[in-house]
Amino acid sequence: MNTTSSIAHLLKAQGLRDTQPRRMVMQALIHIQSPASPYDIQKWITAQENTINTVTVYRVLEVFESLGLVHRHPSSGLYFPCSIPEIKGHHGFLHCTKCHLVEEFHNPELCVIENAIAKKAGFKAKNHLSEIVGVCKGCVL
Amino acid sequence: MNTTSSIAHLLKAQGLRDTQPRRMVMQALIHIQSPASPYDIQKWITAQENTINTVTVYRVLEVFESLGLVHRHPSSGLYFPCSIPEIKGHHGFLHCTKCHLVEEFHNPELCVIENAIAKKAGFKAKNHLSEIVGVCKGCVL
DNA sequence: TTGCAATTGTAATACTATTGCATTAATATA
DNA sequence: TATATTAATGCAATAGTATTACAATTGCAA
Repeated sequence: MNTTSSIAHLLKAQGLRDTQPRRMVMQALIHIQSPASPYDIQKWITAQENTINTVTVYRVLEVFESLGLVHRHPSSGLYFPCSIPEIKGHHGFLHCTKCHLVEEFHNPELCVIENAIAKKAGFKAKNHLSEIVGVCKGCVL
Repeated sequence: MNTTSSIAHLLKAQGLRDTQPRRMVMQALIHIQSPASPYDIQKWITAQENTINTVTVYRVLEVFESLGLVHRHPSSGLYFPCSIPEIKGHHGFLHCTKCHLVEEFHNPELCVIENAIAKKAGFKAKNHLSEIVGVCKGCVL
C-alpha cells in the first residue's frame, strides 16, 4: 500500500519534493478506485474544496509513473495506483469493460514466451504489455 | 493481401457500400507502410490531389477495424493494415520504437496462458492484447 | 432511370495534451 | 527561525484528437 509517508520518502529518495499537489493526486487516485484521467483527478480534487492545475496533474502523474507508483493504462490513457511492486519490463492488466476495474497481474511464463517471440522476429525487446479485456467476477453475476 | 476488389467484395458481403472514400483510405494505409493516424491518412489522400473529410476517415477506419481489415494500435491510436487473417480474440504486436514499424504475431501458447490467468482471476475474457515494445532487426544495426 | 437508404461533408464542439514563462513554495543551511 | 535556492506549480496559449447532429450526396437495387 502507498501510505502518504512512504510516498514522501520515495520522493525524497529521488531528490524530489513532497508537495501538496503530489499528495492530493495520490489521495485522488486511492479514493477514486477505478482508473482515472488527469481531468477526473482534477475534478475529484476540486470536489474536496482544493484546487490544482490541469498541467500539474499531468506532470505529477508523469513523475508517479516514472517512480512506479502508478500505471497508465495504455489503450485508455487512464491512471491507477500500482498494486504489485514494480516488475521491470512487464505489465499485465485485466480490464473489466463493465465496471472499468483494472487489475494487475504478473506471469513469468508470459515473459518467457514474449521474449522468445521477440528473439525470433529479430527484435530487441525493451518491455512487454499484456492486456486481457473482459468482464470481472463481480460483473458477470 | 487486400486488393481493391477483394475489399469491394468484403464490404458488399456485409451489406456495406464500396465507396470512393473507403478505397482512398485503404490505398493510403497500404502506401504509407507504417501505422498512421486518421490525420496522417487524410494528409496522404490530400497529397494525391484528392479530398476527404477528417470525420469520414475516422468513420471509415472504424468500419475497417470491425471488418478485421485494419488494426488500431492501442497505445498510440495509429492504424495499419491487418496482415494476418483475423484470429478472433487475440492480437499480438511487435512495436519498434525507432522506425515505428508494427509487426503482428500470433502465438497460441500465449492465448492459453492468458486464458488461464483470466480464469484464475474470475474474469470472463473477451479478447487479449500483447504488445512487445523494442527495437526491430533493421534498427538495431 | 429513379428512389431510397447508406454514406459523406460541414460545422460546431468537447476532450486530451503540451509548451514557455512567471510565480510560488519546499527544503537545506546558516 | 529566517533566508536563499531552485524545484515545482500555475497560468495562458495553443496544438492535436475525437465526436455529434444534421444537411447533402452518392451507391446501388429495382
